[in-house]
Amino acid sequence: MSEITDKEQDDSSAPATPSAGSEQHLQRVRKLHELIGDGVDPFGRRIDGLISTSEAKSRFLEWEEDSAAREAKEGGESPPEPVRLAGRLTAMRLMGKSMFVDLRDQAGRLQVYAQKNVLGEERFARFKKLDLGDLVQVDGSLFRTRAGEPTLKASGFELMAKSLHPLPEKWHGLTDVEQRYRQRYLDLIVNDEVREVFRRRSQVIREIRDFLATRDFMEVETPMLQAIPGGAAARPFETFYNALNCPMYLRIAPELYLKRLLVGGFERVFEINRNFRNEGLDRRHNPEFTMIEIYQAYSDCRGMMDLLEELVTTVAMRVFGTLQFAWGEEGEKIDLTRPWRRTAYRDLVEQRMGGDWFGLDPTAMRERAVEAGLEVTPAMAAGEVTHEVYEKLIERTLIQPTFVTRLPADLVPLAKRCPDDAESVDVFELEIGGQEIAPGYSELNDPIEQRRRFESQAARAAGTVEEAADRVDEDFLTAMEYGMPPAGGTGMGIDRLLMLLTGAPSIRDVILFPQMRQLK
RNA sequence: GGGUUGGUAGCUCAGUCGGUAGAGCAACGGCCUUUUAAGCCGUGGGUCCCGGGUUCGAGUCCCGGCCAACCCA
Repeated sequence: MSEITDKEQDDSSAPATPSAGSEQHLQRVRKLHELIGDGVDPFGRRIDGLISTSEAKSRFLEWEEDSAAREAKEGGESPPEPVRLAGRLTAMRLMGKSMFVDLRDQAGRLQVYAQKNVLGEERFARFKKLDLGDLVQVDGSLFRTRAGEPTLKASGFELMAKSLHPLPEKWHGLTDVEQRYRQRYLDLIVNDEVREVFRRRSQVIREIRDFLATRDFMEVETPMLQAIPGGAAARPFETFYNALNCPMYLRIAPELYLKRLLVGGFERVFEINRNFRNEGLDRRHNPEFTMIEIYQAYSDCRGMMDLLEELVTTVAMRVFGTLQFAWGEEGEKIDLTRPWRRTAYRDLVEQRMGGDWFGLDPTAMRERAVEAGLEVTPAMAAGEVTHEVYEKLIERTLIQPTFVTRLPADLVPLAKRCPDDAESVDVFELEIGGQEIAPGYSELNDPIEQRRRFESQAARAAGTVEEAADRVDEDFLTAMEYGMPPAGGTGMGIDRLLMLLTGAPSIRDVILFPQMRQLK
């Protein structure tokens, strides 16, 4: 499929890129055929002995130092060793009998200088015919230009891949967000900051793995294709497994499988992978998102708070070298320095709504909530009004890292009760930058209580879109009946964390290929 | 689901009151052997998101639709 014929261009399906069929596209296709006619393979092959642009530069700087020292001692000089590079041409400055081009590879950019008297008439003419965006391999030695820039003087080159479409403009880059997401590869070619964000993302995930590995946590993979999608309250994606003739679901959480592993004797486990939720798309939500879930036997939610604090600060320091992160539009800063604030849900609500809040009858509660600017309906119970207060008035004010602890039991069905208060569960929600980054639990390990909660959840969900997500998972209950150790568990949205650390305003800016509506 | 804004050359953007569609970069041709948003001279390039309507005449006004961003639910 390496040749584009005129017939293929006439294909009436929607063009995959705006330049398809454009004047410049056709010119390049013509050029491609000329190359083939001249016996040149426009889509080269493996080359050995490559080094990166940054390696080439550092070797050159080393050579400069050495040769300065040698010159001082003995006089005379030896030329720098030739190097071989490959990358994409991202700028060309033609000057008649010579030309400068920018070559970009994964490590960075290096200027290449091509001269007619070095390459010879024919090869120089071929070099001039290269287009912006072509992938080339270049041989040569580095030197310093008049302006002082380390530059490769080309002694030879080969075309590695002809680029058939013009690149976006060099100065403004590609700014149209829609095209940036749909054709992320162009965004990556042209926008340095974008490359940087995804490099950071990769480092963050690597450091998380490293951090947990050194603390004896074992990374596992559990099913993403599940017959009973459990572990969270969310609408799943449905699919169908032909061989087993049954409906299947993409997982909404790995939780119930990780807990089976606690039963199985793996006492410290974690999984980093995708969850899928059949919900809307917005600045904070992508239907598939990356989550880390961590479970530690014989720990509890306080153990998880300590672990998360240490995990996030360690990763931030290692990848970004700081614990201060810009946040919001007014130059505010988020400070991740430990220890992080820990405060009870109830205390936050009382601070905002008055110390007598929980003594009020539901009518008085609703009145006070309306005074505070909330919309509440008479049907809302006290707990619902209180949670509305938390979500609308409190959560978004928690900019600095805060563990909100001791949540009302009816909000969180899968956790142990607080030993001193049957109304609250022993859990936390970690809030940073006004949004929830990670919940954590003292995991329920009583199979009888677990069954009761599952069944009441299932009854509540009957007939709703979440029904599938709330079927009772008998196999999981059986596992728990064998004895699951008490444990601390937590789950952190990696995408949300990255938004925070990179200052990205939208989750789409930290996901390489965010979900987009199919073009018609 | 509702509201607001946007969609014009490959890219970034102008386009006045409704009157033959513009610039910079990129492309093509010419000059140019240390440039770096290289420079100079010249040339080509448009389904103005799609479909209707109003009008002598629509990129522009009206209606419907598609896609996106932001805000709200």
